[in-house]
Parts: sequence; structure tokens; C-alpha cells
Amino acid sequence: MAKRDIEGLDERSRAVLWAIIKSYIESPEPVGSRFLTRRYGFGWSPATIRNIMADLEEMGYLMQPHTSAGRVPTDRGYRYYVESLITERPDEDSSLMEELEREFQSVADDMDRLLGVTTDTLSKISRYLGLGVSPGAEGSVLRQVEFVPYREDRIAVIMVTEEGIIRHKIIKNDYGFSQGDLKQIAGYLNREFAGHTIKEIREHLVNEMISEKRKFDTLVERAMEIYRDFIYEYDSNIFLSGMTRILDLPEFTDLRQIKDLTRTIENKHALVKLIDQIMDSDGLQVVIGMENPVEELQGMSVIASTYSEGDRKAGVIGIIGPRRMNYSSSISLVETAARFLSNLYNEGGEGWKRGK
Amino acid sequence: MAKRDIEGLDERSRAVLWAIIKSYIESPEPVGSRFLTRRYGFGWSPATIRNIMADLEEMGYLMQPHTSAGRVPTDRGYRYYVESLITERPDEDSSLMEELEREFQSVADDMDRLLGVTTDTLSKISRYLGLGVSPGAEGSVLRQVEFVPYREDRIAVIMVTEEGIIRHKIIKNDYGFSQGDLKQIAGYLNREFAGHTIKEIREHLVNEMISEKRKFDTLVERAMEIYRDFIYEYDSNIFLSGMTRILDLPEFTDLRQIKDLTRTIENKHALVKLIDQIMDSDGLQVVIGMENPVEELQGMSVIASTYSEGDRKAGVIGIIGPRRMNYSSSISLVETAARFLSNLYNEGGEGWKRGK
DNA sequence: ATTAGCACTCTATCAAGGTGAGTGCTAAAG
DNA sequence: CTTTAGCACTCACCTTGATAGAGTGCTAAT
Repeated sequence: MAKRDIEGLDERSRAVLWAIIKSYIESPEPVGSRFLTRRYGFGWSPATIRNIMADLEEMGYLMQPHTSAGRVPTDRGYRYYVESLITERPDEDSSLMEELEREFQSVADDMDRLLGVTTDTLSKISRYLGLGVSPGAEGSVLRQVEFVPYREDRIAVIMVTEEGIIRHKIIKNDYGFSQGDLKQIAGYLNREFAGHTIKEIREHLVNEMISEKRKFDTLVERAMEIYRDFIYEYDSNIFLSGMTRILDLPEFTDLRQIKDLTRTIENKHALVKLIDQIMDSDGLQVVIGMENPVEELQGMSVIASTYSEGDRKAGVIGIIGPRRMNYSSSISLVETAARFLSNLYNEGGEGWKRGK
Repeated sequence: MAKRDIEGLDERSRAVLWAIIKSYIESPEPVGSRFLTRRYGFGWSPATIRNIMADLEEMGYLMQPHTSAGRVPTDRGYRYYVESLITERPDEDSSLMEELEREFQSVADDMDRLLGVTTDTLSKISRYLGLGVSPGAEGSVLRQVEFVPYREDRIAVIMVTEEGIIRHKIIKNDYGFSQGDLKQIAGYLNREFAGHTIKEIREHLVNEMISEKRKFDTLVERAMEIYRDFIYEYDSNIFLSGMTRILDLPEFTDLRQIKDLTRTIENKHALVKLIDQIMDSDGLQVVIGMENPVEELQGMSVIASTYSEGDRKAGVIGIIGPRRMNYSSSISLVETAARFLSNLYNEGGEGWKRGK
């Protein structure tokens, strides 16, 4: 049995675990005792390493794909690595920052587009899958809503949020509102609701409908109805980018996995559980393998962070990659990207400051 | 040598070719002479069939994967099949029509969303990849443009086309236009350009800029500038749907192919050549294998059709599948979908008629 | 013109055997 | 008590060879 103190592993075990994970991250092949001595030249013989590895396996940090293969890190191993073994954590990733600044120049200010580009860039630099989520109903604050009459009997409802997200929908003008009516309605809604989150507005509208149903005159009542129909569809946009990149990784040789992943990407809706979990905690989170609430992603790891507007969590930006992904550099990439997005909201140049 | 008349193949060759393709469509395995006699019980022995097949191969309709395998259709074989051998062509696909009608109820009238749903549905029913392209600059007619002031120094430019497409962009309000200015500008643009295609407007704006640069007062001039910046980004939306479905086909066992296809789907831009080709011809087109101008799709076939608004071709709807796809049913599906979309434009119920 | 017969070709599959990397255990050395 | 050398063992992987099966082309007979 190896020495181990209460808090974790002894120095030797840590060194061996670190070396195994490091090596496995570079190339996904089970690593054996001889290989370790050759490569990292600890002071110990393969036999000693074997003993240590046996202990690590017993403790659940390693596993063998089959009896006579080398060891491979388990989720728990990665977890320990992430928590305790990563040393070099570059504070900021300058190449990403440069790239983002450059992209930012060209993309103007539509938040959805900006988030899309950030996700692409993150994927491009990390060589993994990029994940971006725009603010949802809780995070988005209504800035302005506008009604544009359209064709004979339609209205285009257009909404802009503080975060710079535009959503629109075409709705039937069943009540035959005139242009003037629409203007009045929009004015009312803006006066009443601007500055509130979409979620608050939704709740308000529901209460309104139930408790004070007859209190307002019909124009307003019907306006609310229309707006309610519209606002109920408001939802986050989910961006995923870089599928082709990830298929080039050596572990994606299995059809099964590829199909699962493709399905997940096509049906982004499947990701809500994961996104919720990330939104539940502040800042950066690492989700390794089986820890992932989304079954199809349990063969992978996720590094993601919330970005925020002021003290309100807005959305999520992150990376999805294989379990053996390069955690330290990916973590710094995601941190940088999240900071970039938060900055845009909170201080960002050229009048981007919130008016509130 | 088999008999062949000038126009094509003799009766027997046609029968054999038909049977081979039919069988290969059902399951992608080289089909041999004995199998054919068993299955289709022509009056001839395997040896006779072999002679016929040898002739067909010489003429380029069939090929052998290797010397002692059965035959497989070539692109030319499929082409002949599509042109001359398909008999059953159901005029309308009722299940698709029903599904589309049902979806249509729930999706309201945003053209992009509608096209997306149609593409999904087409994929779902055909079990191949669905392709949808919304009207581009030539096909889209400006209905209305609106400027919504936003934050201190931004303007959200919002445009609605006759086809029911909404596009928006946030632009800097460098000139400090007031709400009144914006209204005036929008009024001017709408008066001047509504009813013209985006392409025409673009060209007009360019000419304007060059030849009559100083003719207008500055307000209008600057408005045009802003609008030009916006309108230059107008482009078709390309929808692709059903990737996971197509991965279930037995031929997609090759990583190489999967990667190519994934790349194509992620970078939809690669499809422009194909889309242009389809837009160049009226109505339905079948593109088989190597005929495809997009290299990554040369292992597949495409059945696609333009849909139209009046006599103007608007966009494209279609199916991408393996070369051995079920041409007859797919053709009828695509025809139905195209008709559905055209109808929505041209006569469709509930006031969908164009105001023009 | 058709077909039966036959030799031939090629793929797919399976079993057998060898190789090499890696292990666990034990006993000796430090 | 810790470390290490030695050794037997396991297992994945590769190569090889043998076999079966499907299909072909050619030729000669019908």
C-alpha cells in the first residue's frame, strides 16, 4: 500500500498520476510502467511504478482497458488532475484575445452574431467543439419593442434587449390594429416593461391575465395578448461550432460515438440540462465524462463558464472536447472568452455601457 | 453484343438494368446474375443475364467493384434510370402534404422559419438530408424597412421582404440621427425602393453613389449610406437538416465520407455552386454523383427544385441522399414540397396573396 | 440465340500461431 | 520496511493459411 495522507495522495503518486495524464492527453494510448520510466525518468524502476499504479487504480484514479494493457485515467483521475495537479495556468490567452478583438471589429454589435463568432473562434483555437449560449429569459432585459405593420393583416413584432439581441416574429393582426394603434401599444409596453427581464415580464403578463383581466381597456388587453404570444417563444440561442475539427481526433474512430455527437449537435435542445448546470454556478466549471447530465456527452468533457452583465449571469461560453482534453490551456481559453464577453457588456468601449 | 437501337437499350437490357438498380436501391450490395434470376425470374438463365450485364457494363451503365463481384450501377446507369426507367411517379405525396399542412398551422408566417420546418419535414419523410434555401438578393422584394433607435448611439435596421423574411442588423448612429430623422429616412427609402428586388436596390445604390453623389441633401445621402451597408449583407439562408438520419444508412461506414459530409454541412457556403446550378434551371433537377459541382457531394445524389413566387424563382428545396437513393419517391416528395412553398406565396389562404 | 458446364478469381471469414507490451507476484537486495 | 529484479502470465494485435461462397467469362452444346 502506498502512503497516503488524509487530504490526498503522497508526492510520488501525484507525480505518477500527473505523468500518466499528461502523456495520455498527448496521445490516447494506455500508458505502461516501462514507458513512464523511459520518458519521465523518475528515480524509480518500472516495478515501483507498477506498485504505485496499482494503488492508484485501487483508489479509482486509473483503470486498465484490459488486463495486460497500460493504465488510462478515470473521470476521477482527471478530476484530481484538474483540481490539484494543474500548475501552469496562463492567466490570459493572448492569441485568443487578439483574434477576438479582430473579429469584433468586423462583426458590429448584434449580440447573437457576436456570440456566434466567439464560439467559432474558441473552437478554432482550441481545436475542440465550441459552445455558446445567449442570454435566456432570465438574463435578458427588454430594451424596446416595436410593431411594424406588414402586408394587409400581419404585424412584425420586433424586440431588442439590453444585451443587443434582436428577436422578431410575424403575428396575425386579427384585431385590425391601425398603425396608430400599434404605435400606442408599443409605447405602452415600452413604458411599462422596458428595463425588466423577459422572465419578469412573462410572469407579470400571466398575473395580469388572471387577476386583473377586465381592468384594462380592450386595446391594451389585446396588445398584451399579442405580446404574450410573442414573448413566450423567447429563448436562448445555442451555438455549436467545430464538429469537423473534433472528428479529426484519434478517438473518434467509432461510428457509434460520432452518431451520438451528431445527434446532440443537431438537436441542440438536448443540451439544456448541461447548460442549466453551468448557469447554476458562477464562473468556470469543468464537467468530466460521466459527471455530464447529458448522456450523449458522457464520453466527453466540458469546460464552460458563465459570462455576465453586471452581476447578472447572462449566458454561457465554453468548449466541449474529449475527456483527455488539454485542460489547462482550454481552461484559460474559456476564461479569456468569458472575460471578453463580460467586458463587452460592462465597460466595453464606445458607449456600450448600460444606460441603467 | 446486345441489340441496341439508336435511342437506347433494347427491351431486355432495360429490364435487367431496371432490376439491378431496383435491387441496389433496396440494399447496397453488388447484384449478380443468379440473384437476379431468382428474384425477378425473367425467362432467362443466369448466363444470358451475364451476357446482358457484360454489354451494359461495356456501355457504361454498370460496373464491378472487383472482378468476381456482382454489378453496381454507375452514375450513367442511374441517369438512364431516372430519365427512362422510372414508371411509378405518384403525382403528389399526400403524407408529406398532410404533415406540411399540420406544421404550417403551428409555425405562423416567418418565411425563414417556415422553410426550416419544410426542410426538416422533407428530411424526416425521405429519411435523407433536407436542403432548403431562402430567396436571395435577386428573389427578394423589399416590403418595408424600419429604423429603431437603440441605446445611445445605435440603430437597429430592420427589413421585411414580400416573401416574409425579416433581417436585422445593429449599426452605429455616427451621425446622431434623431428619432424624427430616422422616421423620415425610412419613409424615403420605403417610398423609393419598396417593390424592388434587393438586387435592384443594391445596383441602384451603387449607381447613385457614383453618378449623383452630390445631388441629394446630406440626410438622404447618409441614409443611403447606412442602408447600403446593411443591404450588402443580405443573403440567402441555407437550411440543412437530418444529418443523423443519413448516418444510419449502411453506406456510411467510411469515416472519410462522414467527415466530408460533416464539413459540407458545417460550411454551408460550400453549397453555392450546387444551389446556383439548381437555380439556373426551372423546376426539378436530379444531380447524380459526379455531376455535382460540389466535390464533397460527388458521392451522393441531389434532388432539388426551385420554388417560385409568381414567375420569379425564389429559392430551392430538395433532398440530398446516397446515389442509390429512392429516386421515384424522392422526386415526388420534392415536387410536393416545392409546390407547397410556391402555393404559400402565390395563392395561399388567409390573405397570403401578394399585394402587388 | 440461348444455356449448361466449368475453371477461375476474388472477398470474407475464421482459426492458429507468433509477437510484444504490460501486468502481478515473489523473493532478494538495500 | 522499501525497492527492485526476475519471471510467468495475459491479452490485443498482426500475419498467415485454409476454406467457403458468390460471381464471372468462356466454350461447347442445344
